[in-house]
Amino acid sequence: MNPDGGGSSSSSPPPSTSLGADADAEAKEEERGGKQVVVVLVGPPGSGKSTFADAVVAGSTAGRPWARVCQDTIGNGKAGTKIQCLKATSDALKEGRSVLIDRCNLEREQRADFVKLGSTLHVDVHAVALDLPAKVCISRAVSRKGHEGNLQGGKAALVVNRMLQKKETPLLTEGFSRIMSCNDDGDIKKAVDLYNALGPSDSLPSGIFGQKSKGPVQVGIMKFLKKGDTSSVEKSSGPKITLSESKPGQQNPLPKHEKVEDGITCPVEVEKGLNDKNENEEHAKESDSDDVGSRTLAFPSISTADFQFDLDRASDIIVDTAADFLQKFDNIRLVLVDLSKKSKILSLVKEKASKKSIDCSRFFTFVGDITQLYTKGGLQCSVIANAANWRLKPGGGGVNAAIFNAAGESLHHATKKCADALRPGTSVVVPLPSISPLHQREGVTHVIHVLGPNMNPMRPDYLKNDYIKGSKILREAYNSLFENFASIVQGHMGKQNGKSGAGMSAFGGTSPNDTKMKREDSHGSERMKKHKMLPPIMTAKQQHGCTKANMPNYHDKSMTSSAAPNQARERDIKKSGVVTNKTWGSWAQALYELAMHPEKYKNTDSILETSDELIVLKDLYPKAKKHVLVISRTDGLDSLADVRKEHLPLLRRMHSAGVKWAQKFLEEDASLVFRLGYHSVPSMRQLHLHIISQDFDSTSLKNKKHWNSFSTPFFRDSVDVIEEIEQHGSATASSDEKILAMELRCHRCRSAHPNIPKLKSHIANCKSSFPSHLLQKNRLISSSTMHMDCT
DNA sequence: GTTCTAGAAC
DNA sequence: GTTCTAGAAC
Repeated sequence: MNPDGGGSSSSSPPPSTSLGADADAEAKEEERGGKQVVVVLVGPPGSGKSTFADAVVAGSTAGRPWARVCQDTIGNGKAGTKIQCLKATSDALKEGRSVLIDRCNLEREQRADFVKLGSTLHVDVHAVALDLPAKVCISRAVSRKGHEGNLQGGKAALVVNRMLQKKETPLLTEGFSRIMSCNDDGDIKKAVDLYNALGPSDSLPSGIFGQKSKGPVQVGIMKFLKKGDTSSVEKSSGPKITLSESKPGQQNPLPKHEKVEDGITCPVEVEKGLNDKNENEEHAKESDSDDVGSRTLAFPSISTADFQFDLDRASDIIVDTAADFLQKFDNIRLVLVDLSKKSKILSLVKEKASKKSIDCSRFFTFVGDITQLYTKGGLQCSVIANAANWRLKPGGGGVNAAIFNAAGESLHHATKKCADALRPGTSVVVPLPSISPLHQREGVTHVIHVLGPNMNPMRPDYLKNDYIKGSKILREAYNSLFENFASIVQGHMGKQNGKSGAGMSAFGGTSPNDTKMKREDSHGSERMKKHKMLPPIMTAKQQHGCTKANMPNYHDKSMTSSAAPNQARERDIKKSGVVTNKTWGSWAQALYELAMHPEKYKNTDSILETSDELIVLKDLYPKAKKHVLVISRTDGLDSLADVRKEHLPLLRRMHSAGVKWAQKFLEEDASLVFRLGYHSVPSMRQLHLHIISQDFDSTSLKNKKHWNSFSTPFFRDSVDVIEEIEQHGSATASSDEKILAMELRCHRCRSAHPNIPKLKSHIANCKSSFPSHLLQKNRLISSSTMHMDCT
């Protein structure tokens, strides 16, 4: 087969959306008796797209005709265009061939036209993302010779890095029926084999396969290189066909529930009405048959009703987050509940879940009262979610009032034990006491309060129709809810198996999220653990003995020796789970101790300045030539998560103190550039602002966490924190610790580097300008901005 | 937060 | 054999 065959079609019209074309395509499809497919390859130069496409075209053993449409070659020597590729794709499809789109397609917009074309011509559109480590792509792209697109040598590295920064992971919501992510050569071989073995009338299951991360930046390079990593991903990625299961010339054995109907591969069950009575009864029967109730979460839409979030967007987010979650965890069931049969959110979710072919035995909608699911609806579920208010108080109408009413006073008490307040985008697990009627009657063992975004001007935290922010918060809220639910289920399975952490079987054996589950579990059971994790109570002996320049020492247990940390500890316990849910180890108390008792440390030259409100301290382990901390002395203000509007004057003064010290350092060395900001989730207790020069020239900067805590969104610029609190009353501290495990990228040119030493040698010489967002709003302080007003 | 160290990567 | 990371302990 001509590898560039896709470019050879000539007379067919360019893609259009005329109805005539639709009918024609459908007729042709029927005539052919098969289902064509457009495979959109997604990957930077060097990721192996052409090799992939050639291997599929040349190795097809099952009789499916393929064409490769390659932008590098379609221009016959000149640079090819997307339009040319679209036309060639359209032509090849009309000739009855399936098509591989060999261009980078890293951004959603770049892919959209191909998806649209596929949909117009009624063919499945798949994405195959070649998510290889940046350094692999770079080294291939740099060293290759005679590349079709003439991208090789030194400029290739620059191009690959630049492209990867713009990468948007393909999503089902873009219109792909199937997305496959290949993280190494083994994955790629499997994918090639899969397409090679795809006969003319075969379809592949819909869904997402092998995807590890959704963010625009790949996770740590080293992680990609670990052996065995990909196999665990495969196991958890849902139904799939492997080469060993499919023989050339034979129909692929599709999973039982998969059936090709009207050109859409879809679980049959989803085709049924999900909201009718029969549907409810069917699920009710299922839940009687085993212990599925203990693995079921019933949740209301948390952003609509009183919160007035756009239903269409809300339903997209519910379906997306649920699909992601179900993909990660087997054997768990999610049920979206609403009182009304006419509920718009239920019908939207139902429709979108169906389109995404989500297994409807694991995610479905249910009409009924969330407080009477078992007694009135026959649906067993041990965990229900509450669309809570930020005060976590009963009342207010809607689901919140209904759940508090049905659960009785004990839920209120139990909630108060766990948390005082809830920030939008977060959730808190409350074990429901067995005396609660909701527990006794309905079998509900846990309530998860969750707070989504609010678009209702009459409610707190009104987002003024900022749907960018609102959608982000809503995703966080559902993710938090689902992950907390997973922790509960895992705890339950652990108990069933007679030992803690033994519940993995509930999730289908090994899972790419095993480590995540462990972490989530520890979070979920934090209340229980807290007591165990508390620093030891001090002895008289321990009350003395500060070391190291008379400074509070991170490793000295005496840091726990004053009464204050213990008081605060009680407060932590009271608030655990949400607003102040962090447990501070003994080593994390040093800044707190200093803030409360600076007089004890007055003989050290590490302290640059002390006032009633602030302390300015040289960081004991500076991560750059100049690195100081402005520490608040307010007791109870442990981190960004505790900051509220009333702290704004303090934050502004901390900022000013930081700017003042940056300016002093600039007088000594005008070449420095400073950034002022907070860590989203600090390791050390007591709110502190980092003032750090951007050379990062320090032997104390040793690992990925160090680097990423200053070079990713984990570092929140002081100006942004202040603005956010002015506008919304609190700061959104990204609690996503995955960000700290991301691959190492230069903070100036954003190039990727395989390890810390290599990164360091790069940043020592990188003269690129800083990313544009840092050049705005005085996020950087340098000799050129010195005389500007920085607040 | 750091230190220590096993074991993976090179 | 050396370098580097990541997780446990503190």
